[in-house]
This record gives sequence, structure tokens and C-alpha cells, in this order.
Amino acid sequence: MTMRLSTGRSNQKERTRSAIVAAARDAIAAGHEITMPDVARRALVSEATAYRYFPDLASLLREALTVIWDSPEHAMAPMAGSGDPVERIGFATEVLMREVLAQQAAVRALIAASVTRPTMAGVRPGRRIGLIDEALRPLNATMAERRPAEFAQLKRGLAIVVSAEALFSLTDLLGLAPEAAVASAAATARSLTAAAIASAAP
Amino acid sequence: MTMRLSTGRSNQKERTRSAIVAAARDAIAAGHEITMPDVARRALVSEATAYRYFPDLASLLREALTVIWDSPEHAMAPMAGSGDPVERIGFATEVLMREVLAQQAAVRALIAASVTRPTMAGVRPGRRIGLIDEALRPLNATMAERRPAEFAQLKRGLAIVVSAEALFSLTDLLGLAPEAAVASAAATARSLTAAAIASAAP
DNA sequence: AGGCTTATGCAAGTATACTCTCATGATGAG
DNA sequence: CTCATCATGAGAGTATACTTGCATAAGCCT
Repeated sequence: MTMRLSTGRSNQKERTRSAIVAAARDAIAAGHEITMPDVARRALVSEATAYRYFPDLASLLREALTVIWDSPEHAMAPMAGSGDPVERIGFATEVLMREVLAQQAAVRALIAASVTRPTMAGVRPGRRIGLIDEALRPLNATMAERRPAEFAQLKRGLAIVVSAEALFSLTDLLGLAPEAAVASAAATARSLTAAAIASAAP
Repeated sequence: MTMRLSTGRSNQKERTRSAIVAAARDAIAAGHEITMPDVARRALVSEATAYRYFPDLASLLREALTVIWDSPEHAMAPMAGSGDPVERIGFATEVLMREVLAQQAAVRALIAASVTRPTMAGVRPGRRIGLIDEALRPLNATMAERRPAEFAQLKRGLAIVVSAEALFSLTDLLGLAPEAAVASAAATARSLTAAAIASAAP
């Protein structure tokens, strides 16, 4: 009964888990619709087992997308030279929305699943939050210090705009083409940021 | 074989249709979860018949919510005295979001259904568009005339912010309390509008 | 009233998200 | 090597969104 942190069993569990996530990732990349039976089949695992690792489809999609997506820092690398939060937030919006467009089916399924169960437990990836924080980093020393309330409010506004939901509102409801939707949302994010900075300035 | 536009048959169809919508409306008002079998049962109609009138749950929910909701003109009546678009858009945001909160379950179900099928056919109610147009009416003579492109962009921005999706982003993702979420979104809508007006001014 | 039209109900069927139970067999502990 | 554990599979079961085909009956016309 020696204490062992990584036994063969847990290795196997890890393998099974990875196989499921990998199958989901591949299915997403291939643009297929994602269903639990389908992913399980591709992962050579029974549906019951898939549910043992992921309580629901949403959590599996979340994890698979997290694997696919870039880290905020790396995604924002091209903007490393810019200290302009307005420019940066526009870029961040484009980054997020292009990723969403590339994985549309999965993201739509995730949103659908999340919206019906406001389960605070299975929070969706903090992707947008990460990107927004990264984009606004130049403000950490200034606005965030001097006007924390306004800064927090700006972030809340951006959390609405820099999102898959915003993208789908523009394409599905207003009928915009994907690229036009991205451009429009980026402009909105810039406008919001510029206004907040202007009104927070001395 | 006389041409008759409204026969008894169509009367019956109208009655059946109304019964279904009424059942859905009641179920929504009562805060129940809405399912097609349940609505059909309440309407004393078979599930198959319900599907004959509404191709899917989403279209039924859409119609039921349309019946429940106020017209944009009437909802904006308290603001009739104000010619300030900024103040008006804040109010419009609160109106929409409070309605959404009152019918949360149904709206969530509608979003879930709409998001997975970007069916351009069954467009969701233009409720937000109506409210936004109504709120921005004071700009029709000015900004809309002189800066149509900026005006259209403002509306697109507001279509993102003045929405159920925005509300749910704030409550579900950021964990805001309903009232705080409404207030935050309204502030964002006002900020966006004020910025657009300022930058469009001579 | 007779007969044609057609709305409706019933019921079975497909597909998906889950849940649960029970048997099995691989794995590692001793 | 043997035994106990535990991950897994198989399958049935519930709930929901839909679809479809057939029989019925209700409505309307003549």
C-alpha cells in the first residue's frame, strides 16, 4: 500500500481522457457536428465512459477548444510593440472572432449548452477575459490605478463586445458577412475603449 | 366552389393556433420550462399538431414572446419627453433586459435553439432593433442624415450591447447580479452612444 | 343527407443528451 | 502468481426535439 501518485491506472485514465479530447478536437477541426456518441465512437470508447470523464458535452467542448486555442499572450504577440489599448483591443477582437469562426459549430454548441444551464460550476473558458486583460495591459499602470471603477466597467463592456455571442448577433441577426461582422465588432470595441480612456483622463 | 377567404376550417385553424400560443404564453408566464410535449398537452392538442403549426420550438417561443412583449413605442413612452439619445438608449436597455429577466427560461431556450441553427428564415424578433431605433429617433434628423455610415455602425454596436446575450454574459460569465448586469449594460450602451454622437459632431 | 376535403390524433420511429446498473476483464498490489 | 480493485463496456432507460404514415372525424359544399 505504498503511496504512489501516478499509478498505471491513472496513466490509463489519462490516456483515455486524452483520447476523448483528441477525438473531439479532430471532429471540431474537421468541422463536424459534435455529439457525444460520435466523439465516443471516434475515441474508441463507450459513450458511458465519455460521460465518466466529462459530465456533459459542454465541458468536453470547453476543454477541446481550450486545447485548440492560443494563449492570450501568444495571440497578442503581434501587438507587443504597441502600447495603445485602442489598437490592441481591436486586434484582440479580431483574434477571438476569427478563432470562433474557424470553430463555429463547436462554439455554437457550447453556447447553446451553456445558455440553458447557467451552471456557475462549469464556467466557459475565460478566453475573452484573458484577451481583454492582455489588450488593456498598457492601462494597468494608469487607468486601472486611478479609476478602478471605470476600468472595471470598461472591462464589462468589452466582455459583451469581444465575444462569440456578439459575432453571432451580427451575422445571424443583422445578416452581416463574417468579415464585416468582425470589423464592426472591432470598431465597437475600439470606440468603447477610446471613450473610457478619454473620460478617465484628467 | 365559391371563393371564400375565411372558411370555418380556417377559423378552426386560427383557434388551434391561438390555443397553442396561449398555452406557451401561460407556461412562460408561469416560469415553467417550455417543451413541445408540455405546451401541446396544456393546449389540449397533440404534439404532432403543434409541430404542424410551428416547425420548431424556437418559432413557437418567438411568437409567444412577441405576444407578451410591449411594442417599442409604448415601452419607450416614459421617455417621450426626452430628446437625449444617450438617456433614451440607457432606458431602452433597461426595458429590454428587465423583460428578458422576467422571461428568462424562454429566452434562454430561444437563444439556444437559434444559435445552433443560423436559419436566416426564422429570424428572432426584431425587438432589440425596434427599441434601438426608437431610442435613437432624436438622431434621425441629424446624425442619421449627415453621417449615415457612423449611424449604422452605432446601431450595430448597440445591437450587441442591448441584447439578452449581453445580459447573460454579464450574469453567467462575470457573475453579476441581475440588477448590476442591467445597470452595467445600460452604462455601456450610453457610453457607446455618447461617443458616437461626439465623434460625429462637427 | 351524402360526400369530399382536410385538420387532427395516434403511434411508431430517429436522433441526441444524459443516467444507471451490472458484468467483465485488465491491472497492479501483495 | 493470485486476488482485489476499478476502469470499462454493454445495454436499458428517461427525456426532449422532431418526423412520418395512417386512420379518424370534423367541417363544408352541393
